[in-house]
Amino acid sequence: MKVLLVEDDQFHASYMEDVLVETLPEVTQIFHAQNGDEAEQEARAMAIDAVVMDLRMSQRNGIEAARTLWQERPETRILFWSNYADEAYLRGISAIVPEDSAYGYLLKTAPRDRLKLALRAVLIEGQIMVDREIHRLQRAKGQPRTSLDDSEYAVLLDLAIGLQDRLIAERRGMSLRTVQNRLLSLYDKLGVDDAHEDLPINKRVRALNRALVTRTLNIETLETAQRDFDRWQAGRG
Amino acid sequence: MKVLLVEDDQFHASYMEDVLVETLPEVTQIFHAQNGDEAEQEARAMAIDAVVMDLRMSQRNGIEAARTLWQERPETRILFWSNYADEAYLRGISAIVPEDSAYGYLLKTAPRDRLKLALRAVLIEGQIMVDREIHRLQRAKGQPRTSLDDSEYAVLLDLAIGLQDRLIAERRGMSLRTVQNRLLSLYDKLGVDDAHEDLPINKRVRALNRALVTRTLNIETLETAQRDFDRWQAGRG
DNA sequence: ATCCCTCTTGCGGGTTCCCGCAACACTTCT
DNA sequence: AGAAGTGTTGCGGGAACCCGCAAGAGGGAT
Repeated sequence: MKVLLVEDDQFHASYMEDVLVETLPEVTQIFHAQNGDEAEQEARAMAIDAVVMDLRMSQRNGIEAARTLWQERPETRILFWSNYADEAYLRGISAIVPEDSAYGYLLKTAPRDRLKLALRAVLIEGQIMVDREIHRLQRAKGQPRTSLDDSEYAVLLDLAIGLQDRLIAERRGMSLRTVQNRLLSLYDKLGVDDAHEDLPINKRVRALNRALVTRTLNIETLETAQRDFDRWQAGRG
Repeated sequence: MKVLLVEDDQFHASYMEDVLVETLPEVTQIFHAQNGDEAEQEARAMAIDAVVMDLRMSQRNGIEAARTLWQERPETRILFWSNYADEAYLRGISAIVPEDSAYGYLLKTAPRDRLKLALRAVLIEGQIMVDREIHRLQRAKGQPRTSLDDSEYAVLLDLAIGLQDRLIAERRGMSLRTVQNRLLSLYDKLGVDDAHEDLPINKRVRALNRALVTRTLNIETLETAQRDFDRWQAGRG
């Protein structure tokens, strides 16, 4: 079995390689990539079907690389391995994982045993596995009261790249007032509170701020949202 | 000589310890801390005067910890050691470094030799040293045309936490119109462009977005800006 | 079918934002 | 001193935003 290890931190990479050879005798070859672009090329060239992927990388991040990989070969098994428990990453992943694909999400701080377990479960057995720790950490961040539904999240992304209500309405096929209703519930769920000692605030900016601080969005999310918008924008005269 | 190593990634910590003992025979003891809070306690308890500090940590980030350390003992020598070349970090550091203090900023990707050099230059010789690589990487990010001056940056922080023009004016002691002038130049420098195919945008949100994407701000900056504001807010009726 | 609940949409108006214009400072150069 | 440049401030108005209110439009449950 061939495994592709996508990781730009050399220490983490060599640790993972260690654990891989120790844990999975099935593995015959380990390929390396430093970023998303290299990962795609390697995977294509070597017909890889098992990947361990860091999420935060310089060029092209793990989620975008994974999307391409899965588009080409949906049966690819991917274990995401990250320092961060951002909801943004989880949401990004679940937005691109195909029907019936095996994947996992593990924190880099996970003990060696749990890493071994996850490697076997995801890469060999084709299971789905998400580190419990992730949800625990998210709770500690003081995250939104209730989680956002898909349409709220979509509007949040549009808000975050600076679109005006009218344009959001057009893009998402809602009326202007409906967009504003979504914004209202966003403000509510993100804890955008006009109160705070009768201090008036700019709700729009505050919403983005809160989304970032609660790790509902992160900077990479903003970048990919922008690219998605540009693509949509390009295909419509 | 006692050195405090503040780093929450065990691989990086042990690598750094390695290099420390190999490079600096002057070092007699190495203490460890996992986050900013521990760092402060250790430094106080052990009368530390040389620190190697990661910037991105869970509890309290490196910059805030450094501020406290330097307040208590301005002669402390600190080498910041980070994965990221965010302008936000650089600006945060130069905002808190005391007159005549020795510090350095090095990327974790720096080769071992450069790390050795920086360790000796900063911790032993008391020099100031900033990795050239940092500026190179920043340029690659498509950063703002010209860099922001201090008053523009202050207004940007206020905007980023969601304050309205009026409140910014009050806090910074400017007139409303002056705040708006600052915003205008911010929009310009951050590349907030109304154009883009005659698509109207929300400039305020867009400014925050651009500041984040160009790494002028990062999420931790938002968090500390909020704390600063709360403190200001507490001390005034 | 009727009632109830949720979601959507239009309307209206109060507020904030964005910014051109013009009047002053204040500095600097000649 | 005079001129020319730069930064600050007030005024005014058009556009965008926020949101209460109320009229539908579906979707279950009884």
